[in-house]
Amino acid sequence: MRQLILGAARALFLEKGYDQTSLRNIAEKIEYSPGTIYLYFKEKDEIFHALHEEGFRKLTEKMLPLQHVSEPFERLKALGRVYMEFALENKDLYDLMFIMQAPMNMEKDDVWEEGDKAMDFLKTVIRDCQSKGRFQGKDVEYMSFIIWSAMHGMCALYCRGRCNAYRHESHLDLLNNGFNILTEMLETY
Amino acid sequence: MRQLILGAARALFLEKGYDQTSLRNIAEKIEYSPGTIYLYFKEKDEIFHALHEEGFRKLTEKMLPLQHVSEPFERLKALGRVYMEFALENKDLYDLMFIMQAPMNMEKDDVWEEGDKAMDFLKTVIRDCQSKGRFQGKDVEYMSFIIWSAMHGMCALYCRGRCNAYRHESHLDLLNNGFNILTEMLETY
DNA sequence: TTTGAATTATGAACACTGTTCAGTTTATTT
DNA sequence: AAATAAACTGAACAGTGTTCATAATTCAAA
Repeated sequence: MRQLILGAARALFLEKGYDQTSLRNIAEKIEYSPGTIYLYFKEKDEIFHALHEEGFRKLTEKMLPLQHVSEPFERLKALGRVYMEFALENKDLYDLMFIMQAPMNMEKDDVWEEGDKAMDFLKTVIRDCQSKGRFQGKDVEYMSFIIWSAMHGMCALYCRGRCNAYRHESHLDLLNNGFNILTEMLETY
Repeated sequence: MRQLILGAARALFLEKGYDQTSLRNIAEKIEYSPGTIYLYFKEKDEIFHALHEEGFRKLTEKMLPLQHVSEPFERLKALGRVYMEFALENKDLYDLMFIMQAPMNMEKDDVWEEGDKAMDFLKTVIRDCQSKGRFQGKDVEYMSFIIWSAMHGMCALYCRGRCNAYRHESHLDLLNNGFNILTEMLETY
């Protein structure tokens, strides 16, 4: 039953967005009454949370093959590409994971298990880069934060339509070239 | 009257957020009926737009003194600091300007006049850096995009509570050190 | 001063939202 | 077949953005 609800919710969230999807829409889609959903989820946010987790599983899965890229900096670049691809291919899921306000009831930190995995992956890559002589003496926390921020910045501006500030450009071009400059900057750092 | 409404809306938006503020709240605050607001604003989004513009005016004002920083790269760094300060000091206004989904009805591009001013400022600084030998041969569009993205990324992660992914850190520390690394990276680029 | 048009404001009503819960139906166990 | 447990319903509540016929106010012309 939970899976049935999640399936419908996922379809609707990713089609019309979280806010534009009502519980009645979801209930209608699975041909149950609104009340039923509340037997399996305490509130709308809980459905959000479940999909949030699912998103992170999907992302970490996409990252798995990267472990076989032996050269650390190449792995870092590949990680960036994967992250960007994920955002482009799953715009609304990305939005849900990294932008939306909705829940983030941090008191339950078990929610972050999957998220932490992704974070750890990034930090490990950076440490591996350091052991090969890159980013010497830089704090891994701050280093990972600015790299994540740069990637997220591009993806977030894209997801929320702020790339329109660059009127004449193709947004994909913008992201690709932005990413290239970032990697060049990291290379010469 | 428009000013009266905007005043109340600004206060409520910045206090409880856009979504958590209803037209009835605004109407109540100015002691008018809900319907009255619709005589001066076509819809809730139009109030949003007005505040959006106001936000950009506030930001560009904050940027004005920077024109007196003669060294281009120093000016670029100062611009970054100003941008970050603005985001920290006006969290909800920043959110409204750069993150919120709400309107962005781009068909009316006159909305962007103030936004373009800020964008132009960034691009000009970058060009000035280039004329002093920095960022040689780099496209200003892409260069400005990745710099904006990096700054926005940090601010957006902060605004939307994703800095919590770094559990033990102070968020301010995170932003400051992230910014420092970014400027160092730009310096050695 | 009175009239009448133009402006401004109202607040009930509409269709929607997330959420609750008394009551009904269905399934399982005794 | 009866009793219990589980699943589900749908009306109801309080809230939302928005509309609109009605009413109150303003103000210039007669």
